[in-house]
Amino acid sequence: MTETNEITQHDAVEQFILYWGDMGSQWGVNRSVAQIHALLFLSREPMNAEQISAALGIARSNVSNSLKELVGWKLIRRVPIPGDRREYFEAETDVWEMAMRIAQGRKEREIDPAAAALTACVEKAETEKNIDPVILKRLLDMQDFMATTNSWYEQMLRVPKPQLKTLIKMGDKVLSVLKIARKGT
Amino acid sequence: MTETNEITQHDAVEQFILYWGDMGSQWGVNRSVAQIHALLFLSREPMNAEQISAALGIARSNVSNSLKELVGWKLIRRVPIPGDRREYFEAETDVWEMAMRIAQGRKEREIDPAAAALTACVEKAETEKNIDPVILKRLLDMQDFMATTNSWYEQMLRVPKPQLKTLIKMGDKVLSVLKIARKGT
DNA sequence: CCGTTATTTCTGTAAAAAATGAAATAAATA
DNA sequence: TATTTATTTCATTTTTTACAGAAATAACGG
Repeated sequence: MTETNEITQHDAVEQFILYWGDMGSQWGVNRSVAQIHALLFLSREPMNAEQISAALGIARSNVSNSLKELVGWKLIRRVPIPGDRREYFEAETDVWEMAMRIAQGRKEREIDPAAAALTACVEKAETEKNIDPVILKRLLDMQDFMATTNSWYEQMLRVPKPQLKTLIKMGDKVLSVLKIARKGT
Repeated sequence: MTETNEITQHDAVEQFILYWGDMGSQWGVNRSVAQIHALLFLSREPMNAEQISAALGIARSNVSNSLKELVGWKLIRRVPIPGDRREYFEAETDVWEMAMRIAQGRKEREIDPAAAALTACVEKAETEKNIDPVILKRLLDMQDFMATTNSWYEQMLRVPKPQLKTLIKMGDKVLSVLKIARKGT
């Protein structure tokens, strides 16, 4: 009694899933994960693992692991369906929210560890007596850059979405409003 | 007569190269490429392929290909050394410039193709007669998001570095200056 | 508890990516 | 033009990652 979800009937949906899966590879996300995300992003109803497996033709176990990863990124969430003990999942469909979750995930997984590693290097460099000052400066510059952008990011995270959108939509106009000169003004 | 570059003597440098290489993997950049970049980033003198190969213990051919990739990203450039017919390379050492080059590269390789694919899907969806309006809306939302952020990015690229730094350093203070309310204000 | 159904973990295999060493090409000089 | 030296290309091996299918575990309903 596995209800079929007519979503995969649409050509456009199928194409989107294919493209998205492939894009994922370029991005460092594996195809299964990206495809499942694409499917759930477009599905109007939550889906269970069995349905996803059938819709995409990928192994049930693979679906299970991929779902776990997507949950880890907070791009999908479990939704309980009354009277059904299977687990259903739905995707975050607000694209801004989605982007922020991805940014957050990448920061945690990629940026933060890099920053930590860098700190360790700087510490080591500072204890080395005959360290070349040029080298030390470059490490410090990099560290400073990371600290600055990290702090910027933290602040942006705290900005409510509507204001953030306004800001983005203003683009480089903020410069003139702030009386910061920009090229060709 | 391959002059040794004493740079790899420093423990801190070696550690940085190792960390950076490993970070690269997480990032979707292969280890060789990341290590070479790290090495050149810290080296005060330009280096040739032979020296790099020796310093990192990786195959000469691998160095050649990796250098080509780094040049493609504009993270390093060839520098002619008078009286030496070998090719020498040096890295961009301004971290802001470096970040912008990486951003530009990722946009071209990851974002732009995604946007194109998305456009194709939207077009297909719009021609399908019985397309679910919810699905179409989600595709359009995504497309709109991409267009917005893309335009923002283009504008930011045109902002001269010093102003950009100012802007980043201001962080969420721009909101108050622009009279856009923010949480806790 | 026992049988049933859902989910996860584990193990092997297939596919993809990275890296090497050798061969080929190109560039320079003598 | 022949010879040396630098660089690139190519075929092969190694390493890593993705995936499937089976087995194990867990969750529930009778």
